[in-house]
Amino acid sequence: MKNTKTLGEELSLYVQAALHDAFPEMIPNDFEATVVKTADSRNGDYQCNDAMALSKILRKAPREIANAIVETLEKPDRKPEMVSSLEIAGPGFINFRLNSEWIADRLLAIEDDAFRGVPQVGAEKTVVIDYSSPNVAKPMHIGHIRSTVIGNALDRLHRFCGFRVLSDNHLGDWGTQFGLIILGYRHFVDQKALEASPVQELERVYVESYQKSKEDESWLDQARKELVKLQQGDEENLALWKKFVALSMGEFDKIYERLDVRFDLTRGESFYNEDLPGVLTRLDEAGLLVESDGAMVVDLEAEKLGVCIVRKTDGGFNYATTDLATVFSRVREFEPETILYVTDERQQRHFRQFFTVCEKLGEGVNLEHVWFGLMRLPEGTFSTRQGNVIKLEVLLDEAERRALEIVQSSSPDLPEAQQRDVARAVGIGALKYADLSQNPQSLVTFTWDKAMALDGNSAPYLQYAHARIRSVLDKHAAQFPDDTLEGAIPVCTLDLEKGLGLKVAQFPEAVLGATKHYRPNYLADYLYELAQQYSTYHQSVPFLKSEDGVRESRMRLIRMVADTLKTGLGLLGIEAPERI
RNA sequence: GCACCGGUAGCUCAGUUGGAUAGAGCAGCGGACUUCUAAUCCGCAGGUCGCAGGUUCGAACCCUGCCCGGUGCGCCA
Repeated sequence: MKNTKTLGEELSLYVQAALHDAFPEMIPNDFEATVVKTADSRNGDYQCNDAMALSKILRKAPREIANAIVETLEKPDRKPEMVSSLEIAGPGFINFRLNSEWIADRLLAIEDDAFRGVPQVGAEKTVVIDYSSPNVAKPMHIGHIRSTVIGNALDRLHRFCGFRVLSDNHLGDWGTQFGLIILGYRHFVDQKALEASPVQELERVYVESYQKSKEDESWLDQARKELVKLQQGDEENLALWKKFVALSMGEFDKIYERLDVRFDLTRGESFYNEDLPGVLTRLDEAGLLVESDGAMVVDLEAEKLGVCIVRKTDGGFNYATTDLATVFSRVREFEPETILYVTDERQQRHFRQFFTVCEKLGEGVNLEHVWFGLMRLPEGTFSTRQGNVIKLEVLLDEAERRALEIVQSSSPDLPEAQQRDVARAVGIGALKYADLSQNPQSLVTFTWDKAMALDGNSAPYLQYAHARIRSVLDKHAAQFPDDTLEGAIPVCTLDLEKGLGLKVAQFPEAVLGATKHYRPNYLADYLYELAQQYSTYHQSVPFLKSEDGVRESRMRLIRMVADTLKTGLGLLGIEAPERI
């Protein structure tokens, strides 16, 4: 597709030109006209509110300015082809109605484009996305789902906008917990349990060892010694550690497969182990390293961020050091424009700290912390030690089980294998959508019913709309084998059709907005509105029984709706089965 | 104490950074399947956008203060 602008951007350019024509030399250089979608279709399709803002600068009444813009745009040789009518309303709003034929043309162009009209704003740019990042030797639980699902959606969105994306699963595989785990493992691991459910057993060992360390000082001492041995490369401990990592990865991979999540890189904290002393050297050379209470820190008091500890009193490094080393490594190896970190809100301060340190060091990379609200249970926060965590595996099982019940009752004719496939797509989709359809920053109180909503604004609603269209298309192909859709123009005759066509043409704006603001819910909202508009349309007009000509046009339009739904759901990591 | 986030319909939440009469879903009430998938659609009802000031043509959105909830604030990640 040659034209890589959204509809709003195109209209903005026309207004910008008209402004300079109507008021030569009077428009400030940095002023950019903006045309946005209307909230209410009674006010047209798009609107420009600049006349009010310019009123002071130009010392003219807003309506006068709006008039001048409209008059310029209505000159016969100047009228944009995409606009069918212009109208001034209220204090000086300019309302645009788009031309139906032009929308139809735009739809054809979108259909021809591999990216469905989405401007490739990320071309030539690299972004590293750091997400999911579970801890080794602990099972993934519902607290991990947001980072995984939101991170994965951002991953897919960025790729679709042309970015070169490197997704990296920054595993917690080198913390101080390994001293306790190794010691615990030696004393009370149950080999049978380990075989049956490795991570669960490792976690049990960890919790027991942790408890013991609380009561028994010498136990804690021994754990510290095991940790030091590990860090110094002791063969036996290293072998145990490798075993723990491998066992954990095996279980993580099962989850990732079910969630259809893939990483380009899986580099845990241990990957950067050897770089840690170098981080200190570099900080020292930059004059940023100071000693404080026996620890080495970077003083960020001036930024009101306290101090950032990079070496503990005992000489060990901590997460800030590792995170710095990770940035250096990524910048050196991949030269990213941006690194995205998708974690919960509790780490905001930590990220602001080490982002500031990177800035002081002159790392030329844009660091973004995409944080999301904490997930909690109705009775309060959950924690491993309280034993009230819901394991991700259990959650996924339950989602599929609930979906299967519905599929069996509403599609009893489907073969069982297909019922299972559909249930998987619907169940997992519902789960993902529950997270992706809301503002990531809102706090989430987990309930089974909410996480797995199957009606209303939910993934199954979108999947249902998509499957319905596919079903109509199949019936059409069977009943009218001679119809060729390729020659047909998508109709935009009825209001419903024009609205639907316009909505499809706005897909790029939705994708860009979601990507730019790191807000997958912008895309989810868009898809929901699209599906809603389609459902209304579906209810109101006949497809297969409509007259020749109209029929093909309608089929062409709804096929585009189906394709848009499928692509959009795909960007959220949600499947769109042909039948549900 | 300081910092960040949240407070919008009975419940769960949107509201793309200042635009027109604040929107959905669920729950409630009333309608629509002999017809392309009723996991659907149409309609009704439901609001002091936490409170009080301020900024301006215009504020749920920006500023100030306060109330309530969450989270964080040196050697965990």
